[in-house]
Formats: sequence, structure tokens, C-alpha cells
Amino acid sequence: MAEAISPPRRTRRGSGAVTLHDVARLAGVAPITASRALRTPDQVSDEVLRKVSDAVLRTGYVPNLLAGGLASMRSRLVAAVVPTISGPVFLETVQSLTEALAERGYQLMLGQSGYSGKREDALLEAIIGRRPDGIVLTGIMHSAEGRRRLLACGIPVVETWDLTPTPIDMLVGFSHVEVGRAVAGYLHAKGRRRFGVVTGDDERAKRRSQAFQEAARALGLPEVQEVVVPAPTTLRRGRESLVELLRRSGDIDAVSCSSDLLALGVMTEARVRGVRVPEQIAVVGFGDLEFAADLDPSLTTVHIKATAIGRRAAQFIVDRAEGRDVAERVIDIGFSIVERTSA
Amino acid sequence: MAEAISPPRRTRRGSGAVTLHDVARLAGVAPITASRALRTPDQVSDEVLRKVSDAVLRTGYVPNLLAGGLASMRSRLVAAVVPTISGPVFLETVQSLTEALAERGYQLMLGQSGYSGKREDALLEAIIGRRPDGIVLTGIMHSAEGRRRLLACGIPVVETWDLTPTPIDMLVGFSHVEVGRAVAGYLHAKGRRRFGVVTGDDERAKRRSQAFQEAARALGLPEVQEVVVPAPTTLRRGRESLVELLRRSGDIDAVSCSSDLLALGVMTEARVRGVRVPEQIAVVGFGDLEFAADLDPSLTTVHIKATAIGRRAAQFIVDRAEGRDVAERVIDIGFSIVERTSA
DNA sequence: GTGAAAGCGCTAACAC
DNA sequence: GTGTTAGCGCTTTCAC
Repeated sequence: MAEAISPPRRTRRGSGAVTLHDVARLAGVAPITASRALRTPDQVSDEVLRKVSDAVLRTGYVPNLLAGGLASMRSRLVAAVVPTISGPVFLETVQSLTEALAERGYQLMLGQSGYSGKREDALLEAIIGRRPDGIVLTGIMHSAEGRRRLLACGIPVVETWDLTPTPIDMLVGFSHVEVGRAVAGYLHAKGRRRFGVVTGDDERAKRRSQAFQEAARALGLPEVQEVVVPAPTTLRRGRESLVELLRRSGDIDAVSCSSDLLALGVMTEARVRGVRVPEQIAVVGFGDLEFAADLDPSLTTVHIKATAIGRRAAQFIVDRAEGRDVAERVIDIGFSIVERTSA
Repeated sequence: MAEAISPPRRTRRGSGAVTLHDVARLAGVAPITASRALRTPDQVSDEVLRKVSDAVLRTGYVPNLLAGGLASMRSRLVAAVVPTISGPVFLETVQSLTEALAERGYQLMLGQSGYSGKREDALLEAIIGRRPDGIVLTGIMHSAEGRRRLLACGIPVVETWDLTPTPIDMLVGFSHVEVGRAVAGYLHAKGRRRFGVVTGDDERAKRRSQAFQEAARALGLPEVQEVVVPAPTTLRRGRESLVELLRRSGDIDAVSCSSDLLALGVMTEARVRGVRVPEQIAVVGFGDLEFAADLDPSLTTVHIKATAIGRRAAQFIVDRAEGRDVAERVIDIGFSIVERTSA
């Protein structure tokens, strides 16, 4: 009797790219063997290794990491969330993070949440959907809802640039309260008595400012004049802020700024107005950006080991992803006041 | 007769996360229907839509984009390659690119190639392996090998920040030669005659410097003094460069810098030495960073529409990814000299 | 050391 | 409008 005609072939033409299958066929081995030759070369014979390497070269095969990630449940993708990438503060951290991850075969996905924390939920969804092996949160305040989701999805999380009392998972940061106190103490020790503070309108900067003011009070100093400017901070805001501070009280002798850019603005405005720094007003910045040391006068500022933060965060994530246990989940990276000319 | 015992169950426990399958079961529909309810809501009945949305909410389902990407051949991932993210020049472009992509449901993957172009090949492999829907090259010189691979893999590519004669695919940039000429013309028109140039050691900056020097020659001016500094440029290098320029010839009356940071350095050193800007020496920067307008003196510089570059690049990629044809593949975004006080 | 089978979680292609 | 089926390209599990 007649054979039934073969059912219609539904074809889903692939991408057309070379696959592991092709490589395996060319090498005369099973796909899984080719896979092993590439990922765990010790498990295959030299003969097979040679043939597979050869086939890879001849075909120009590039493994599809999407497929690999799906099968192995490891995407080798790490997400980083920053408020905004401009505003050079987090830049250094993102850079070292990218580098440290790349060295270990991981790739960085970048997300910007904005300072408002508005787009945060949509962003989180986009991130979690990719099943990254880790998420690095940098200078971000996460909504309660966001926290819950992060906890729920079980992806390793590293919070950075802060020392929160109740970390979601892992953390590498420093105490903003300590920074505020330290700067106040430093200025006091230098004989300054009437403080002003210029601070960006973000949670961490405000915490530093708060601590700065409290420390001044504790030292018995007159009330600190505070100017809050919108984040991200700019040179212009710094200039404007000094104008405002001088308007409020002409006799301040020290200004603490929540960023080096603000400090540069304050110093610029001071020079324009013939106010001498540091003789009449001492200026302290925050961040120790690359240019701080070479300004005139050179800027006294708070140095944060931004590169180390990125490296440590990468270490945390990779250790977790590769099943190593992370003994100490919280790292206080500290900070230091770099004494230069401006204060 | 006895049934053959069922073959041993090989189980591959999944990630344990909620899958589309779970949502579909809960909603009482087939998986594909649930998929449609989420991706193309118009194609399902209101009844189904309601039930599926409900199930999603109840389960906290987050679609696995790895799986989706594998199945649909569209990763909704875009890779950006920059020499280094620090060095605020490309920052603005990366930022607007990230934003523009996020708005359209795409995610950015970041790669740093370093200025040397050394790690470029490994990076390219890591990128291509993710099968991104597009690659944005920013301020990078690609090896011939790299070019070949990019062409071969068929992924849409946008080169930015330059106007190369033979683009790989799409391009949004401007002419560095024109910039160099324009700056020389500008300074000449301002009555300056003895030029110095401080330039970072990267391909584009050097092209600007070259054109600047040639234009000066064409204008019948004396030989331009050139100082080349390693990339990325810094304020310090700017200061050092002015020292060097003055050492070589005390009578220059204009300095063109390959970045605003260098220009700030030159101006800082000038002030320290009592050289008046712009009276004795005019200074021109490049980039028009946020702070340029608020320096004292405010910095005359070349403005590049970095944000527009990012947006256009995103548009290019998304159009291609979604099958729309891109009529004009090359966009010259132009530039402008922003006249301020320093020159 | 090597291989066959069975998915990972989703969507394209085709029926009804 | 909804469902069935067959993959996307890889890796895990188990068997030899």
C-alpha cells in the first residue's frame, strides 16, 4: 500500500549562523563532545581537541551565549544600575566593574534609574528578565517594592557606595555619616568655625550634610548654612551656591561641597569675587576626581576608592555565580580626606 | 501482560522560577496564547487578556528574555563599545543611547576596548556571542580583522563620532578635519597668528590637529607648535603642555586643545603663571562639557551634539531590528564653535 | 573519553 | 481568536 506522504515540513530557518552542530559535524564528533572541547578541554582527547579547534577556525564559529545561558542557567551577564552615568562619580566604579568582569568572561549590562527612582520598576523588570548572574546597585535608593522583587528573584545583589544597616544581600561601601563628621572635624581642627555646606539633592549627599551639621553643632559651632541643589551637581550650581551662602552670611570661613564639581564652582566664584581660597574661605570637595589635585588651588577633598568598589563588587558576583561561598558579605571600604591647598 | 516499566526519568530541574507555562495553566489557556496576551494583546480576547494579566500578577511572572531571544532571534540587546567610559567625552552619548534604547524596550551592554585596540578582538567575540540586535561603535578604531568579523556576522553596526569614508554599515558622526580647519579659521579671524595645539594621542584628535596645522599653514601663519599627550586627556596634561609650549616659544597667542579638560588645564596653568586669557593667549577646547560655560573665563569650545548622536544611533538600530528600512545610512551631525570669553 | 536523549523557556509556523 | 507542533542552539543527565 502507498506510503502516507510525509507531513508538510514546517521549517524554522535558523539564523543561518554557524552552530556547534556544524562544528561537530566538521570535526566528526558529537555536538556534546565539541562543546566539551571548547569549555572543558581537559575532558577530551588531544585528537578531538585538535579537530574541534580546527573546525572552529575554519568556520569562524562564535558560540551563541543566549542558548548557552538558557541551557546552563548562567547568563554570564551582570547588570549595573546607576542613577545616571554622567556625573563622573560612579563612572570610575562602572569602569572598573566592566573591566574586572570582562577579565572573567562576564559582560556588563547598564541601566540608568534616574535620581527620582521613578523608572526603577520598569528597569528592574527588564534586568531580571535577562536572568543576569548578578546585579550591582550603585548609588541608588530602591523602592520597597524593588527590594522585594530583588529578594524574590534570588539573583545575587551587591549594593555599593553606601553602608546600609539592612543590606539586601552583599554590600561594598562606606559610611556617609562618618564622612560628614570627618569633614566637620577636619575643618574644625584647621581652625575654621563658621561653616557652609552645598549639597546635591540626593539621599546620600544629604546624609553627609546632615552628619556634617550635627557634628558642627556638637563642636559648639554656630548654625551651618546649607544650600541644596538639584542632582546631578554641576559647576554652575557651585557658583550659584557660593553667591547664596555669602548673601545669607558674609562671614563663613569654610564650605563643604557634596562633589568636586560643586567645589570647583565655589572656588571659581570665589576667585571672580576676589574671595581668597583658602585664606578667607576653605573649600572641601567630595570624590577626588582626577582633576582635583591639579586645580589651583589644589582641592582638599574626600577620596573614595571607586575602583576598588567596582573590583570588589565584581569579585562578589563572580564568586557567587561560580558557587564559591562568600564569607563576609559586607565590606566597609572606608574613605580618606586628602589634604591639599584649598583647606 | 505487564507494561514495560517506564524508562528512567531524567530530570533537569529548571530554575524554579515561574514560567509562561505556569501562567498559562493558571489562566486556563495554552502557553502560546499567554505569550500573545503579553506581547500582542490585540490578538486575544478581552476575556483571555484579563485572565492572563491576572495570573501574571498573582505569580509575579517575569518573562525570560534569554529564552525569548533564542526563539525569536531578537535579543533586544544592543552593545556599545567605547575606548573607556571615563573621559567624559563619550559619556553623554552612552547616556542618551541607554535612555533611548530603554524607552523602546532594548537594553545596553557596555564594552570597553581601551585606546590601544588590543582587547578588541576578545571583546568582539563576547559581544557577537550574545547575538545583539545592534552594535554601536563609539570613538574606536577597529582592526581590519574586527571589521571583517562585524561584516560577516550580519549584525547592524553604527559607527559614531567620526565620518569615515567607508563605513561598515551605518554612521552618525562629524568631520574631524573640518573641526580642525574651523578652529584655525576662527582663531585667525580673531586676529591670532602664532598657534599652539595640545592634542590627545588618539586617532581622531590627531586628525583634528593635523587639519588645524595645515589650515594654519594655508593661512600663511608660522609653524604651529604641537604637544601630544597620552589619551585619555587630563587637566594635569593640559597644565604641563602649556609649560612645554611656552618653553618652546614664548610668543604664542592661541592654543587649541583636543578636550575641554586639557583646555581647563591650560587656563589653570596660565593663571598660575600670570598669563592672561584671552588677552595674551586665546584658548579653545573641544567637547563643550557641561562646565565649559561656567569657567572663568568661560571657555570657547567646539560643541558636539553628543546626545543627538546617541539618539540617532539608537534610532538606526531599532529601525533595523524592527525591519524598517534605513534610507540614509550616514548622518553628518555637524559641530559648532561656541564663542565665549577664552577666545 | 564519548555519546544519545531530554530538556532550558520561549516563539514561529501552521492548522482549525 | 486559539491551539498544536517543532524547533531556537546549547548543556545537563545518564549510559557506555
